[in-house]
Amino acid sequence: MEGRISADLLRGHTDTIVLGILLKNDAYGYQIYKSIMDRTDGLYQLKEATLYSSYKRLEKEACIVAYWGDESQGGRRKYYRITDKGRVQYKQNIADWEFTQRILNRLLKEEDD
Amino acid sequence: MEGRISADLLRGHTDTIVLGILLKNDAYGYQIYKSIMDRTDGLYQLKEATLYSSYKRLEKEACIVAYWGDESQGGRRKYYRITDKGRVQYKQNIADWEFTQRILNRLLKEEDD
DNA sequence: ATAAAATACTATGACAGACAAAGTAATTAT
DNA sequence: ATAATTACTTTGTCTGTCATAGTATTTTAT
Repeated sequence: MEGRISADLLRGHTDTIVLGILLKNDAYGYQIYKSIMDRTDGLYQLKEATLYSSYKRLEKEACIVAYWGDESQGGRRKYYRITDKGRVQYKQNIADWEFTQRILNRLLKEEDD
Repeated sequence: MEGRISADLLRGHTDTIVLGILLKNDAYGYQIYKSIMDRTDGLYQLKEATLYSSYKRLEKEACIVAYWGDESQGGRRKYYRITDKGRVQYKQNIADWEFTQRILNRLLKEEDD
C-alpha cells in the first residue's frame, strides 16, 4: 500500500465530503482543502482544482452559498455555507452511499454464482 | 430510494467486479452482464458497453485472457479467464478499496474538525 | 411457419468528474 | 529582501461510463 488513493475510487464523493465538512461550520475553500489533507494524513491527495469545481457545482445546485469574509485581517477568503437543500442532499448522498456499499459487497464477497 | 445506483459511486470498481466473478469460473461477456444484473436485482444498471470496455482494458493489462467457446451448441461466446496477474490485481483492488473505505468513513463520520 | 424477443457481441461519439499545470496576489517566515 | 505559504482561479486533458446504434444468431410466442 503506497498510501495514495485512486481518484476513481472516490469519484462522486467529493461533493458529499465538502457538504459533510460544512455541516459543522462555514469554511473557506483553502480551509476545506487543508482540512481534508489533515484528516486523511495526506493519503487522499485530491487537488484544489477538484474542490473548486465541486464548490461551483454545489453552488449551482444551491446546496451551498458563498460569501466573502472580512478582508481586514488577512487576504481574501471565500466562505461557504451549507443550505437546507444541501443538508437534504447530504443525507441523501450518505443513504445512497450506504446502499451502494451493500450492493458492492454483495457483488464482491458473495460465494455462489 | 428509487433503486438506481449512480455510476459515479461505483466508478473504478467495474474491473474489480469482473475479476471477482472470474475468480470462480471462466465466463463469457453476456453471462457476466446477466450475472451482475441478477445478483443486484437490477439495482446496479451498468451497461453492456461499460463491461466490454472493462474486458478490453483487463485484456490489455493481461489480467484476463479471452478465447472463443465451442460454437457447435449455440451462438458465438467469447469466454474470459482470469490470469495470475489478474488474481494479484484483484487482491490489490480489494485492499485499496478497503483502505479507501476507511479514509472515506473518517472523512464522512468523524466529529471533530 | 413466422414474428418477436432474447441472446451475444461490437463500435462510435459524448459527457462529466478529476487531474495537471499554470497563474495571480496577498501574507508570513527567514 | 526573498522564499514559502496562504488563497483563489482558469484552461486543457484524461478516462470510465453511457447513449446509441448496429450485426447476427437462437429461442419463444403466436
